Amino acid sequence: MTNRIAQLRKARGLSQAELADRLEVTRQTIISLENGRYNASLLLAHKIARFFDLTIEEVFLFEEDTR
Amino acid sequence: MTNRIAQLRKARGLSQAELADRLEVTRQTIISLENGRYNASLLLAHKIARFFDLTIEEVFLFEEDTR
DNA sequence: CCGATATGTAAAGTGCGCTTTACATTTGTA
DNA sequence: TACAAATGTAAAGCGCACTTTACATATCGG
Repeated sequence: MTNRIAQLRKARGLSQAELADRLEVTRQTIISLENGRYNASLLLAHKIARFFDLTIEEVFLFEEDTR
Repeated sequence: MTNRIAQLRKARGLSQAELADRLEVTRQTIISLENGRYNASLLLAHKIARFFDLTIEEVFLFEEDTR
């Protein structure tokens, strides 16, 4: 699983700290998600998707077995 | 957060045990999700949505502040 | 060069998602 | 009514999602 959080955040001209504030999570959470340390919870994934006006599937990329 | 897992499962004529097998989780996990004991992880939510050929947002209902 | 802003790492603590095992209750049907 | 299948409850254990605090490194404008 990868995600487009860093890309979407930069496109909005936001720092990690600003995004963290807007999402009501810590900066550590944003860093960890952007750097792939762990996956978001379903609720946080939803909150992030709504913030960027996208669906969860548009922000979080679930690479499928393409076989 | 609520979800339509029980409804979708019954529409497919599956028991909880059968669905659990197909999703490669335990029956307890299905029971807990259907009865709202806790939320699915993002990965499991994705797996469930794919199983039913729906998006995460179609299976898991995030009631928004509609104000 | 210097200070501010942004990004990163480290590490410990808490609660939840999921498992495992075991047993109880409900429901359908012969 | 009796048995089987389906659903539910209980409880302990593990790892991950997220927090908190502190410090390190990089980048950049004045």
